[in-house]
Amino acid sequence: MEKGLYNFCEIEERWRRRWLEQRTFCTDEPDVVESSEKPKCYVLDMFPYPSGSGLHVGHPKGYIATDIYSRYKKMQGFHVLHPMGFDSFGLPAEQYAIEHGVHPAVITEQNIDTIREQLQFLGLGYDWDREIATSRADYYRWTQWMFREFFESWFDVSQQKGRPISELITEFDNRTRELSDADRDIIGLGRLWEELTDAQKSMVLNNYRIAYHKEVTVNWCPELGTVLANEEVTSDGKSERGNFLVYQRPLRQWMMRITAYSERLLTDLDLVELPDGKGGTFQLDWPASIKLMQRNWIGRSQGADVKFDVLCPETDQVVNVLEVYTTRPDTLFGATFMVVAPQHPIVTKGASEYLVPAFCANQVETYIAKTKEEVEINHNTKEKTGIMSGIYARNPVNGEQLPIFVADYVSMDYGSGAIMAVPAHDERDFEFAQKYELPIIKVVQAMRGEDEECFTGEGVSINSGNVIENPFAITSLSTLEAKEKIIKMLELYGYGGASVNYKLRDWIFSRQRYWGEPFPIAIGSDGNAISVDPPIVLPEMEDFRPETSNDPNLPVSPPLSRADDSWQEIETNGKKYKRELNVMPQWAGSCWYFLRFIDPKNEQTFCDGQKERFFMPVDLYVGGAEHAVLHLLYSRFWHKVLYDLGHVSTPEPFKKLFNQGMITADAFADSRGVYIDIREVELRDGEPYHIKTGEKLTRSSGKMGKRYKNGLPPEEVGKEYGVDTLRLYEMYMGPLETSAPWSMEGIRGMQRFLQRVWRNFVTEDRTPNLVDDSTRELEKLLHKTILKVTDDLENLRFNTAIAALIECNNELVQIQSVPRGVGRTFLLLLAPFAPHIAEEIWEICQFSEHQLSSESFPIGDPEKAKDDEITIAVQILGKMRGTIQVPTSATDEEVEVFAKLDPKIARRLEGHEIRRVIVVPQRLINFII
RNA sequence: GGGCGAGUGGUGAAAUUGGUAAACACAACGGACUUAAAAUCCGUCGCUCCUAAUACGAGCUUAAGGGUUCAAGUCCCUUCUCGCCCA
Repeated sequence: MEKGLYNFCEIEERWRRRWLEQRTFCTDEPDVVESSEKPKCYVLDMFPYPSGSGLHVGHPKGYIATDIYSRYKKMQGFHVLHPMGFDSFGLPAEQYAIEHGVHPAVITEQNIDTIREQLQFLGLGYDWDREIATSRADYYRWTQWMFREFFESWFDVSQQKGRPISELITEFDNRTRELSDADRDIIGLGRLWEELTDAQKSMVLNNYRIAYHKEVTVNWCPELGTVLANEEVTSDGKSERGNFLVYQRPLRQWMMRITAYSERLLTDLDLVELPDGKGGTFQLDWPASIKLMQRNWIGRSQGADVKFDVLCPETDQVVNVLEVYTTRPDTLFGATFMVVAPQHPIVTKGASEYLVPAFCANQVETYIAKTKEEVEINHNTKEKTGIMSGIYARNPVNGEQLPIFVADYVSMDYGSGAIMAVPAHDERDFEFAQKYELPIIKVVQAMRGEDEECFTGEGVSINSGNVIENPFAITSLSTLEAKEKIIKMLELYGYGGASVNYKLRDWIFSRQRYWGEPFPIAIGSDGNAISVDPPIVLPEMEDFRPETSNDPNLPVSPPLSRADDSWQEIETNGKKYKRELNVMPQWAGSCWYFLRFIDPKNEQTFCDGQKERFFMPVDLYVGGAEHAVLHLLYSRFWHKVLYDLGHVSTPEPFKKLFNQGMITADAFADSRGVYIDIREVELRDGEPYHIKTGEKLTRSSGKMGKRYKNGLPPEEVGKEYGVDTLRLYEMYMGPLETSAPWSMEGIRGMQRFLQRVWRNFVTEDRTPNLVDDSTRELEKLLHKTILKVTDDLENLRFNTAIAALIECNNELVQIQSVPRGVGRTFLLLLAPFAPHIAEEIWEICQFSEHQLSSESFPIGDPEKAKDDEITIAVQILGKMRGTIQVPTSATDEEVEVFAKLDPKIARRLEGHEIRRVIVVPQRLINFII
């Protein structure tokens, strides 16, 4: 390297090391600064999964953004917390470990080391003293502790709040609370709390707990040996990973009662006064699209519960009641049949409510058995099947007898597992009715035009009873009025009433894997679950693979069932228990990691309360939009439970949320469809060719990743162009929220910019190239730049901030030497974006005794940024006809005079009467002739 | 099918409440320096027309069409295309 040149490798290495050695970006404990009244700023990234292939240049986009923001806030005097950690439990590590024959704990820590190094290479100012990993025992003991808290609490519907389960027991004991109908359904009718055995009490309490267990139908993939989330199953019923068949199978699972929080999860999205735990309030500053997705996911709908009398097939006597939920009670007169799920008790042989008459019992049983074998398939693409159960129900509004069908398009997990079918106004019912030739009665008339066979919109009720004869009659009422009236009448006659339903379902919290948090739960010989003290450390196991098979009916045995008996069996109070053998899902650890960052080493509690109050809520949370629903919803739910139980001070964890766009990349494949590494591809006239073979390749664009061989490791780019250049380039590609394709072309521009900066400040002998005197013009430009950069930083508009810095530098290039004050300020503005070069020049120029990162961010002065003269656009009839220079202070009248004096304008105005003049101050003047 | 969002030069993109469309950068082209190349520096760069001319100037232009307004990339309506979410 020639002397005096911008040697970015050396510079970046030095500063990277110095920041780490001097702990420059480590955050002091709040009690140290609390008295100094420094405002806090908690900046958080969605922490990465430590994958074996490391990071590519697409990954750090969001991290660079938060680093710039954090450095800026730190310079502004905020007490910044900006930590990093690893979401290290989960399927990928386990799968990777299985493939390579290495224990996941070993491979995970290796991967973490690699990624930490990559992040440090990028000069990201994280506080590494606070690093956490969800798979380390000192972290997951607190995940287990929280699960135990959730298990030991219940949701009080009347208070809309989670409370300790001991308070519920007290209420039952004191008889201030009676058993509910649902409770009696479980343990049998007519019983009192104090008459129950411990096992029965435990069953009742399970019905209230926030973390509870339940037999649910799950997506079971025997060849992966685990349950899959709906998102992990493809639309043709195969597993996304491995493409294996997925079966519907009932399994006893741990569940989270997230549905209890539906209403609060919904309303808090828009609540303007969420308590911040410090006596103030805040509201969520989230992208509207994410809020909308959460709202849709929760899926609140307002409708009615309707009770249908079920008739005994032999006697026609009312023997039971079928309660259904509908969003369209106004279509009750159009109900022509009913449908129950195959698992519904009235068609389940042996259940006390079983009603199927003997003549069709065999067929029904056969059908139900068949649905159990069926592969889970997207309900809409699959042809609906069903069978008449032989049972009838009575429509409360007109006394019609409706046949009850069993069909698999109704699920027991939704509502009550039964629906009323209105084929004329519901597509699925329509399809079913057509197939089985069931009557279709039209009861809603569309307002205009639309005359579809199946009309699902709103309109006017028809064929819906005669007002004189039938109190339920709603004929000729609008949909809205019809709903209101029918709900009122249903209530009056005891056939139901208004009801709110949510699409959101309780969260299945068990995974039949090894690499996850063990549950702090033990199960007695009577099947009763009790919670036990964490930590429950994952046992060392030689063989941690899930048990796989191609038989969907084999009993499920998770890997932990092969752990030593000494781990599996425990004794408490003289009773023998067996540990829960499932583990928690990957989402668990990421629900609360931001709390642990605040106090990562605490051994007494998950996070000290005082510190929590100081740093929460998170001020800025940046991550990909792919977590718009699940992670963010789970995390909000988790936080609300902790809030109810008094463990955290805010009802919401993340104040401002920002979704960065992806960096995409072209991928190239040869004629066989094999992906070719982008380094082996050259472009000739815009067409891609294989460098070695010369073969013409096909180009496709999409995600950057190992699979497509189109990812570049950041080190590779950093070493060639410099880390500062890479950081600038990623931020300059476009707005942070937009996805953009990676290209090696634009990066040169950023390198040129930094080289020009270097040459401006530093001579060939590495001495400062500065002068003392500045000019009015430069000062003006400088203050304009400060104001622009500050405003853009606040709003995360890094691309335009960089453009302003380039513009400013382009002016500095024009002069021989940089004025000292201007240069000093310019470096401070540049520092958050390109910190290494800024620090180096700062040191060479000896702008202060400290290093740059401890300096204050410049404050722009709007007065100093003002121009003396401005350009005003002149329009005639709204068309641009020229520009004029006027003093900034010119009045509207003066502007008009100046404009008329302009020869070109004067020529055009000649001979015309000016009817009107519009002046927009500081911008334009428009003559209407 | 429903909901939301987007569409601007050869490219990535700017344009704060409706007020000079295309800032800044890439690529391309021309020039300086050089034996040469790289690097660097200077310049041109939306489209069409007029022209001997890169002068002077005219017209058009933000997916397409219409509307509101003195004025529309920005607001409203219709259509097309793409993206995301839900079904």
